[in-house]
Amino acid sequence: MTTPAANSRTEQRRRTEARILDAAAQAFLVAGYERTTIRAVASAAGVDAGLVMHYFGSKQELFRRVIEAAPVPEASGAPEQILAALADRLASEPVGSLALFRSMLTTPEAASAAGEALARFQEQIAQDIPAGDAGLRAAIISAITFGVTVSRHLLKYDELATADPAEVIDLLRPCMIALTAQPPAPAG
Amino acid sequence: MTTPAANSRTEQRRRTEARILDAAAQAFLVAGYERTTIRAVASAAGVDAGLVMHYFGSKQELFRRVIEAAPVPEASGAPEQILAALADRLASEPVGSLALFRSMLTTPEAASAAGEALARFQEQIAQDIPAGDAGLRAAIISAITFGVTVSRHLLKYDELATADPAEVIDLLRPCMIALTAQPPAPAG
DNA sequence: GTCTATAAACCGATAGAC
DNA sequence: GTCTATCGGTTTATAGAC
Repeated sequence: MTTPAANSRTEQRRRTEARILDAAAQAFLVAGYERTTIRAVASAAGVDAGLVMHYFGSKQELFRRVIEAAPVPEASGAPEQILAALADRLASEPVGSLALFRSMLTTPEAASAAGEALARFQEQIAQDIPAGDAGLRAAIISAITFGVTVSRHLLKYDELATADPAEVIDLLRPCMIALTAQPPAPAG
Repeated sequence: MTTPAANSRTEQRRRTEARILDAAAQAFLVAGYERTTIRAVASAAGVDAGLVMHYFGSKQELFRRVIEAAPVPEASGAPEQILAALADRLASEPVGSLALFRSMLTTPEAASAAGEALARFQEQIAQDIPAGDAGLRAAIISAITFGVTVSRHLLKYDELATADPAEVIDLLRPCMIALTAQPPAPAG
């Protein structure tokens, strides 16, 4: 053991670091990477800007720490599984994922991180789709999920932002069934 | 008439202004509002940064001029009309619209401009949907259109970016039909 | 009309005091 | 561990020369 009472030194640092991370996640989520300043994050966390740099080294690293909390979505190609996963995201999307989505169109690092996560998501879905164009079908499912999630949580267009997740899922069920279905044999 | 030969003064200015607008649209489309600098736009247009300011007054006004060229999408609630409109966007989306999409998650002015355009788009669709939840259905259709368009033209995920628009439309047809259909009478 | 020079503000990052 | 002071760089925007 190093210190019998695990407090007053590393413990306080851990708490301050967590407070900074929370403030950073909120700032990146609301304003995106470019418009978020180290100074604003420090102010929101109740500390100095120099301390944020001392802990995380750079703005990029701070952002990386925020979005690494974003879980890789797990799903299969079964429509009800896709819908269940989407229902979870509609109910409450993790702040790290939302911060990543917010900046993925304008910040290169966010774009690559989101690209890798979405690529894995699509591969998982495509594996279970019995069709020659499974890749394209998975990409469309991914695009729909992306569009609905962003519209609800980031753009906050009221119809989708205030909707009951169950209603949205019910309306999207025919879509997912059709997109994952075995295509009919060609007539020619 | 002011000048018999409409050249050498206002005409040259008009051409230079158009060249700056083209360069600005391309820069905003590729890098987004925040990361695009007046200097880079001026350099790409072959002029000085001061001249860009002299013509457009501010970076915000330059951006406004770029995105005002984005046409409001016209559509009705008929599935084939929605699909036809989407097919056009998949084939070639105007640069002004793409510049608007690129920044709509991170730049407040872009967010409000896109919000108004999408609100009109949703209203047009909702009018023709014979269902109590027409607003939500229109919002989902709008979200799907947004997700597919962004995935293809901005994120450029290869499956969607290189796909034949006709194939994408065929795969989305059941979605749009279901989303615009008359819902069955409740069984209870 | 076009460009040069510069002002004024802000940022990320560093060094060092306490 | 936390904060102060500051450096160095970049930006928008302005004023004025040519």
